[in-house]
Formats: sequence, structure tokens, C-alpha cells
Amino acid sequence: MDFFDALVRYETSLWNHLDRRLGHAGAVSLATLTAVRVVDRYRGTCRVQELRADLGITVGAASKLVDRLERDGLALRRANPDDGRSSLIDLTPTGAEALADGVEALEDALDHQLGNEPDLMSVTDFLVRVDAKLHALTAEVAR
Amino acid sequence: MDFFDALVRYETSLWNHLDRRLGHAGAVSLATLTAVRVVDRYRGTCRVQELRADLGITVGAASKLVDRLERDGLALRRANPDDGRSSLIDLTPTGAEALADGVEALEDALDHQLGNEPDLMSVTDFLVRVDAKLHALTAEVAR
DNA sequence: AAAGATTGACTAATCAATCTTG
DNA sequence: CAAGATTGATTAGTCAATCTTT
Repeated sequence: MDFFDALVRYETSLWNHLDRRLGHAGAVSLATLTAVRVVDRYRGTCRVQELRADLGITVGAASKLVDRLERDGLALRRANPDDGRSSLIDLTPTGAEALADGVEALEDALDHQLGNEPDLMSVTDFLVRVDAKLHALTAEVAR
Repeated sequence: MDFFDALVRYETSLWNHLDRRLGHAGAVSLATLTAVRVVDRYRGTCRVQELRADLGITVGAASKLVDRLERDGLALRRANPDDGRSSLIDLTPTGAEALADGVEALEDALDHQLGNEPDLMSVTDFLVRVDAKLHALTAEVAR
């Protein structure tokens, strides 16, 4: 229980802290930056599905998220040549700029916050490992 | 950046997974359980402020959260004898029962999920330590 | 004036129903 | 019929304005 409490608590405070920092730096919100980073990661092959999976939200939420990215001029849907059911999502030049600026501000804030932590790598490995176990278990339960 | 991504990703998947487990066990949602646990932790001295601080939400959100707890019969506001501006929040018998059932289900799920992790303590310590540093820094920046 | 809380307008999530394409 | 996506109704968060008590 202690671990769970510490995890939730720290994730929340770090998220809020970084979001405030981004705002102060004139960058997009951390939520928007996180979404834009996913779109960029898939380089022209990002569908609503990818956003759903990577962000841990529902398809409906992911669809509305893309609506907002389009509305704000950060991304655009384009027809998927391989599957008429889905669109592919690309960053606009404005979106690419917001990504670059946001990532720079985020890296600065993280470095300032965690640059001196020697155990960062091992804790990261732990988180990645237990997350993988969790997904294996969830897939198993779903059967 | 890797650490931040892993942290957010794992916190999200663990939260969603546990929430599903609680639902399956017939318990309250993880969000509700988290709130009820805070109310219980302060044992008769819980105000809206305590919920705000412990849950990392705004006062407005905390106030509405108490509205919902009251609406669902889990908690009640009572006049604060020491300060007329605030109320003290107590669990009802129903709320205490939801707490006990929910905690049991949560502990089961967590044990099943993380019972075999040897590094749990050290990772917990890390999270608690960096969270404390973050709060010190935030307080400093606010000045 | 400052602190605690509440409320209203807005934003973003959920679920379920629906539509289209494979 | 499955899979991908969208939409509408509901739920919960934010911020800002307001009210009461200290």
C-alpha cells in the first residue's frame, strides 16, 4: 500500500509541477505535449488507437483529443491509404514547433528536478518491468 | 525523460488495472476509495484542505468531492467547533464499510500484482524522497 | 485583508450507442 | 460480424468570482 500511495502521490505532484513550469516557459500544457509527443513518435502512422494505447485513455477520449489538436492547429487527420476506417494523424508545422519548444522546456525542468538522482536508471527499469508484467496480466485476464 | 514517461505510464496502467479489480470485487471506485482513505486518515479532523493537499486537486474539486461523498452516503460534514469557516468531514457507517471492503480488495490486488517484487521498499523510499524535494522546491518557487 | 469554502462556466474524461469499412 | 472511429449524455476536474469567518 505504501508503494501505491507514494507512486500516485509523486506522479501527481511531479505532473502538476512540470505543467506549471511549462506554462511559465510559454509552452503548451503537459497534457498537450504528451499527446503531441505520441503523434510524433509514430511518424505518420499514428491513428486514434495509438493515442488510446500510449496515453491509457479510451477511444472516445482519444478521438476528441485529436479534435482538439486539429482545432488548435497542432495536428491534422489525413485519409489512411491502407484502411478506410481510420485516419492518420500528422503534426502541422505549428505542432512540430510546439513539440520542440515543449520538449526543451520539459527536459530543462526534469533535469533541474532530477538531474542529481543517481538511482534514476534503476528506478526507471523497475517501472518499465512491472508495467510490462501488468500488461501481460491484463491481457491474460481479458481472455 | 525516460523516467518521466515510465512513471506516468506505469501509474496510469496500475491505477486503471486496480480500478477494474475493485469494480470486479464489488467495491467502490479507486477514486472514491482514495478519498475515503484520506477522510479516515485524519480521524475527525479532515477538512476540505486535507483532501486538496493529499489528493493533489484544487479546493473547488475537493469541495465537490465532499458533495459527492455526502450524496452517496459515505461521509457527512459537521460544524468545526474551532473555526466557523470550515466543516469537519466524517465517514458514515456506510462509508466505513466501503473503506474496509475497498482496502481489503486493494490490498489483495496489490499483493497479487507486486507481492514478489524485492525492490519495492527501495523504490518507495526513492519516490517519497524525491516527492519531498519537489514540495520543498515548489514552496521555494512560490515565494 | 487573509483563509476556508462554495458555486458557476468551461474543459476533458468515461460509457454506450451508432455509423462505416474490412 | 469485427474493428475503427465518432458522438451524446454524464461525471469530475480547472479557474475565477463570491461569501463568510478570522
